[in-house]
Amino acid sequence: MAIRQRAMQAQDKQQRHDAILDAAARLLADSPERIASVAEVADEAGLAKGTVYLYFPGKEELLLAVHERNVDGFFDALIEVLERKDQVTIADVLALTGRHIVEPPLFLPLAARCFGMMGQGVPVEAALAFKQRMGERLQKAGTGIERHFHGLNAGDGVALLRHSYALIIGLWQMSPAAQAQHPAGPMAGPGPRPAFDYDYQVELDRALVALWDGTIGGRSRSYAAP
Amino acid sequence: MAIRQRAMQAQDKQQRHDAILDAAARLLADSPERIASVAEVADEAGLAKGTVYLYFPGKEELLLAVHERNVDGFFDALIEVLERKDQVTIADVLALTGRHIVEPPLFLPLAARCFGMMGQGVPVEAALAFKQRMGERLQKAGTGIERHFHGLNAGDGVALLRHSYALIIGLWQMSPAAQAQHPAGPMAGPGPRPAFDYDYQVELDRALVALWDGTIGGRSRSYAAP
Amino acid sequence: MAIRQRAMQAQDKQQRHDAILDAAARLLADSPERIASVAEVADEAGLAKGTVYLYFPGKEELLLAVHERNVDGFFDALIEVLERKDQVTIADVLALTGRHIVEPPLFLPLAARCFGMMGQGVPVEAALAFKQRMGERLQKAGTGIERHFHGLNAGDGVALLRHSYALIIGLWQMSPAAQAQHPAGPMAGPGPRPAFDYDYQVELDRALVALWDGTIGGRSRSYAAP
Amino acid sequence: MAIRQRAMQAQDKQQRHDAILDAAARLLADSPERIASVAEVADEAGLAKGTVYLYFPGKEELLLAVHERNVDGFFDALIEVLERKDQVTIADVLALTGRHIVEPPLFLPLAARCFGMMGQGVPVEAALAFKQRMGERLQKAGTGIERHFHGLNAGDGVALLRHSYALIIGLWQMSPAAQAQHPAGPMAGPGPRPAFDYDYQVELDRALVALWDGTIGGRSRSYAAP
DNA sequence: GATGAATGAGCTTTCATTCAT
DNA sequence: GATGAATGAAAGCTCATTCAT
Repeated sequence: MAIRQRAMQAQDKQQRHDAILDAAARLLADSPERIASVAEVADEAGLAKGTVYLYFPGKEELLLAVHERNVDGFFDALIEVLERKDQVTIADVLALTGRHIVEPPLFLPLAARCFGMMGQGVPVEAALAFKQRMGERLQKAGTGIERHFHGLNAGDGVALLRHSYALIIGLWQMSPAAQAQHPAGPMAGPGPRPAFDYDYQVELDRALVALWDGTIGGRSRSYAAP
Repeated sequence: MAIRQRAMQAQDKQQRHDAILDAAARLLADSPERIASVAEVADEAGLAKGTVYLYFPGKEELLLAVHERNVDGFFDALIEVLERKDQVTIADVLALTGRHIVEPPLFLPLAARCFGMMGQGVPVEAALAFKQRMGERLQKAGTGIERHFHGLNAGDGVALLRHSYALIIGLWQMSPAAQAQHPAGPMAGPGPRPAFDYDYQVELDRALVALWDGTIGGRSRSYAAP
Repeated sequence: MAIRQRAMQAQDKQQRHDAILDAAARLLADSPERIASVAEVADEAGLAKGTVYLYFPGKEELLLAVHERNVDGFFDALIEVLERKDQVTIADVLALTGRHIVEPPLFLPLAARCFGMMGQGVPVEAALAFKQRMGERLQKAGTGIERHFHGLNAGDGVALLRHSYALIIGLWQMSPAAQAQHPAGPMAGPGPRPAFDYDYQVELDRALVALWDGTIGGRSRSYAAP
Repeated sequence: MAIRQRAMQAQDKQQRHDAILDAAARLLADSPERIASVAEVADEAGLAKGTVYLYFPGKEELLLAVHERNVDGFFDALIEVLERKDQVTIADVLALTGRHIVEPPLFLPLAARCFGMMGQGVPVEAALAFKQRMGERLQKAGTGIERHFHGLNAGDGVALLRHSYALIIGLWQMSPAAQAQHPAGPMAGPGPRPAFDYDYQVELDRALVALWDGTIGGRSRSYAAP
């Protein structure tokens, strides 16, 4: 209905593949409370429903692909920093987390949804393949972490990243930000709800610092200086 | 096929309410990979579908109620220990976590689902009410934590519990245990997937210790001895 | 949207069950060239789509049920005649065939479709169950045939009926009547097509007489006289 | 991945046309329970999807063409025998039937499907053209039959062949062989289903003999000897 | 002539919820 | 209070066919 050209070259195909991912991402970001239908995604991309299925085996795989792209962005940046800088500190990691995970409106809602899907809808194969690929990135970044933060044994870097990621996701799910917005705004309602009404970013930083501190500092105290 | 009577006393009502929760819990525990339909729950409880709606406003609220009962169990135990014992240690908390959260087959899958639902299906009102009630319990337990682990400022106990809970849920969602089981078993497939293939309980203990260590120990070192 | 009452009694349910069958039959008879969607059937019955699924496990089973009702009508009549009359002749059988199979506009198109479905869409269980039930009727009628037409060995009656049925269906499928009607009428087109352009009823009678003649007459010659 | 060249000579075209038919035939024979998609046929032929449409107006016509080739093979053989031999007997016809129709795994499933299609999918024009061509062959073979089996009036030969064909197809559709195979095998299930569980080849021979006997023998008794 | 990317109509089925009985 | 028949929106996916390249 709308598309300009046929994607005949491999490069065009990649472009279209990405265009579909973009469309899905846009829709997800625009209304995080619902999950767009394939028809909507196709429409947003200016394509027909069937075309989406030329580029992705199914809907779940499409969502997973959007998520994977997000995660890749974070890991690429993290690995890049770990390789480029002489000294990487917790502050650096927090900064990366903020820029790539917390700030983009899409990352966290989608991550939560993807974890939810893993348990039900996603074809096992797709889930395993995803974890496989993520695992490799995690491995690489984890090794880099171990180089920068002394006192970690082999495998501790990966574990620390894993724990951090779990904390990021878990904390977000509990946060008010994860809530579908009330028409009257998120703060509507009678009284204060102190125990759950926190600022996600602030809280996350506290928790991550504690986790890293407990993992690294408790053993070597060496992360702040050589 | 069990009840089929009218519940006219308040006490009968409570009983039936609980019977529905029990039925839902049983179904959820029996097949954690899928989410039972209302018809199934009613059937399992020996009631008609419509009856469920006399006791719960909707399906999501029913699930949330099951979850809340689970969470209550944990908090009741935690608060009880905090009040009864002179010295509560991390080990005590880990033990409670294992007994009430990790071991029951129902808790974690349901918790994950509930968090997922919060973002989409649950009426905002129900979600807020749930968080309100949880917040109160959290508050109470958090204050108890602050009494036992010195060096915590006001609010730190609640935050620590919150972070712990986030870690528990997040780590579980990433774990192989959360995965729908492959016919050939979860370990089937060509190569090792070390970065994601971990034992949940072991990993969780490590992460929690690090988190508590980083929160408490880094400040006062006092949690292990008076 | 349209229905009067709820079917609460078993008897009401049977009625509604039949009403759906009727609706499907009507649709099938009205336009034999296409196969109505479940939505259309429901609409024709004045019910919602979902309601159809309360009475039939699926679409194929619904069609099969319509067909079975048709076949039942024929067999019931045949068995009744075989039991009531002293002398049953081929002419009687042909008359029954005409009245129950050839004349109703629905029978043959549906039968053809059902045989087609057996090879692809129908759940094997449903197909077997159908054949089981038909087999019993066939058995009973076949035994009756053997009583009336001497010289048949045990099993020959069933076989003869089977062959007859095959002839009825096969001949119909080849006949012009099975053709979707051309806008300009079935006879449109340039020249005569003598080899396929025959009158189904006449042709069928000839073929059945030959078949029965060859089966019975060749052995006993006794069917024509006491 | 076989051809991929341009076919510019009439001869090349015929070759490619046949290659497509071959591919379709192979696919149909390999899995008679399902009907291959155009994409699969093209793939099997080593061509692109669009190319199939250069040689056939549509999918139905393609299937019909495969079927027609099959039928042609039978009629060619029959006509050849009728012209070559001095004496053709029923046994000869049965032998031809077995060799060309019953034994090839493709013939009967496809024939059944084509008859099914006639009633729904095939463009009327294609169906009529097919019948026209078949009619000519039938005419020729029918006349030959009349020469060999005395006592047949003009037109009886064609009718007999038509009836035979109807019997062949109809009986096959009812037979267990037409059934999609149950995982546990076609004979799985509790009890016997005697009325439908027969051997197709044996049954067909009986029925054909009876039909021919009733058509020919009943009039002249002359088919076995001059 | 050949290709294969794009199309989009079409269909079954599920299930939370309602409400007549 | 309890029942369960009825509802109907919602959505993913296939595949024959077209047509730009």
